[in-house]
Amino acid sequence: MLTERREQLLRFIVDEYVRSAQPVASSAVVQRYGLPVSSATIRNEMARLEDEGYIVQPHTSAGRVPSDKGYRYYVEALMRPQEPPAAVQQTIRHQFHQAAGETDEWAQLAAAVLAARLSYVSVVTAPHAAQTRLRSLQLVSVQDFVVLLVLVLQETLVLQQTLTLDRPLSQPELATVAAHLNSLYAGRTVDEIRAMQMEHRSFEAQTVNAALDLMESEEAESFGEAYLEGLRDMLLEPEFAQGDRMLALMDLLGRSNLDKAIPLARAAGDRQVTAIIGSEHPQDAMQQCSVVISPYGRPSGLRGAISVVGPTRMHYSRAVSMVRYMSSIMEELLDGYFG
Amino acid sequence: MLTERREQLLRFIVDEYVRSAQPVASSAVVQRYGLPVSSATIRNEMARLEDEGYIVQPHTSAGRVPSDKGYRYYVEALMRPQEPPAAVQQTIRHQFHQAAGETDEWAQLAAAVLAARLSYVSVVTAPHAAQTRLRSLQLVSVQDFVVLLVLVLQETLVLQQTLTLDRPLSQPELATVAAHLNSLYAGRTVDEIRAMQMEHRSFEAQTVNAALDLMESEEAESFGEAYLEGLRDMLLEPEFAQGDRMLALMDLLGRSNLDKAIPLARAAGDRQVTAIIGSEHPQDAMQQCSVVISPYGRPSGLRGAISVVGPTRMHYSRAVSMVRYMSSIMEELLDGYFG
DNA sequence: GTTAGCACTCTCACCTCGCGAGTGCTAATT
DNA sequence: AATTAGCACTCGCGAGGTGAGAGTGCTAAC
Repeated sequence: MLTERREQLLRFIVDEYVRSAQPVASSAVVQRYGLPVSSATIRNEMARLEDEGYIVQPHTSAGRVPSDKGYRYYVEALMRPQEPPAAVQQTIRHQFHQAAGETDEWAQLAAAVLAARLSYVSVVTAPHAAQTRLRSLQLVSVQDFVVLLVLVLQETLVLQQTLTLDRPLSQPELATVAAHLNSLYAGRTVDEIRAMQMEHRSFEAQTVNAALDLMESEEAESFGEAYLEGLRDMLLEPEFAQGDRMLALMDLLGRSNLDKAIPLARAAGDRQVTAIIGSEHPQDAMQQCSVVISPYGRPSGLRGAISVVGPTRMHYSRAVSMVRYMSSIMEELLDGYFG
Repeated sequence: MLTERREQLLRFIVDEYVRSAQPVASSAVVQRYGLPVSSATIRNEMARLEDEGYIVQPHTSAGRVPSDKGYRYYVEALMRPQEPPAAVQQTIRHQFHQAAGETDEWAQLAAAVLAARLSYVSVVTAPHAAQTRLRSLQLVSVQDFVVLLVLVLQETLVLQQTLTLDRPLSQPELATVAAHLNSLYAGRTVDEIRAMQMEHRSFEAQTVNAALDLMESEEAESFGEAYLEGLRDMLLEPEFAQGDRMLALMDLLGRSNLDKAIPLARAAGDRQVTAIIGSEHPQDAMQQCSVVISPYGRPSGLRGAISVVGPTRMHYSRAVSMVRYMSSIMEELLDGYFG
């Protein structure tokens, strides 16, 4: 446990370092925060904080920089994230009001808003249901031997695929097939459909199989489409000024290993906003970064994750409060449309 | 017009510089290409080429580097792009065969293949029709007061939007409405639908208006969804090693001004693969880059563009031949499905 | 417990200098 | 007239050196 004064000091150091990106010197703290003690006193206290591992010195003649342990303490005990100001809330709500269309759009918008407000990378996954349920399907003739299968799943998700026919079918014929299949399968899950499915080699069977494949591959995803925004702004942060740092970051956030960089699956468990700070992250390459992540949704229904990736020198309280707020917005929207 | 020998020399210089990214010295040319003359002769010739603006010296004691004019001459008169080898064609065809689903997927795959083969950034726009035509629409009940409108347009394009109702409607009721609207409007363009539309305040009118809005905003796009791949590989090229170069490039290729960076609209006119080299590009920020771009599709129907963005020090013959080949693949696919 | 004073350390920006690469020119050669 | 050997010249680049400045830890006095 830290003394009151040392807590204060740690808070100042974190705040100041987040602000300036420069190691903070004893005299700088005294000046900027108008403390009633001398820099020598601060130096003594800093030495103690360093002994206990909360701050480190990049080199002998430099100021102090918070360690991951220091940030952790700050996040746990020192910061007080507050709701975004009313004006900001208003603006954001307005933005969402305009794009009342579609769940994927909400996620993309949430990512854009987060990135714009924080200037870090944000990743938001679209709402995704653990179990897919067919709402309806439609068959649309494209050409003599080509048909477009359109699937609407439970939660507004629309999938499509073209099918190739053995013999031409007219649109009315297709409509009949679709109507029949809808009457049989609408409202059912993959398992239910598979159980009911009769074995015969017809166009109907082909359609059902294609539909099942689509639904299954959708279920196999552990989360919905992920939207990433703000990479550009984040690259302006001084920690990524060198080319190789940039590259490392881009690799990390490249489509293929986004889920490694951001433990989206993990977040689905906890209900709270969580911070993963530097070396706490399992991925080596992420140890210069912190992640603030929150799940959203209802355990039973549509769920997703909202996250922010920034340098460890992150403005944690702002990040946490914004992530928390966006998460509440997404839940409101979901409740409104699917409550 | 250049003498035979100077053409040869220019070709060597371009090839060598593309390969090594280093200014090429007179002696290097003699050695590597086993010329029967001395480096002094080459130096004389180089001086002439420099006088005429085909090559430049970064500084006094360095070798020569092709100028944009030099690249232009190379592209125009010296290189001989050949079809990709049969084995490569086979592989690529195979990849497309597997993903026989959907036009957007073709475009994304084409971008991925191009980027992987060339290690430059590739941008491919999905096939897009100048005029949209409704194929069918569907209304799916989501909740008491929420309905999902699904639009299938002429060319396999599926759009969706949620509508909010004044009073609850059951799925059968919705189906009736949809059937009625389909019988009226299926196969028609925006203008035709607008002309036919009766003025009354009903759910039908609301649906038609939403559909028209969606179709119009789709028509307003000058090209389909653009898929960008290979940014990471391109950032490994030495010209982008510095952080600021990277940033400039990323800004350029950021979603918002992709169409400025890559004159996609322009390409729709020409039928051929076109190269835009460095300073030929109107955008200042693109002057370190070259673009190889080709339209694809049929003038009347679905069209798109395939492009590669690389450093001016680009392997032009490979780029041109790959872009040309991918363009032919896309056209084949389109003809196959929509011919 | 606090603080003034001071010696100490380390980084950073700046400079210099020599090396190596590559050229252009000149004069000799074919 | 074209080619070439020889050579002086230019310039970038990295290695080393230096001084200023920043910030600390320590000591001794308060």
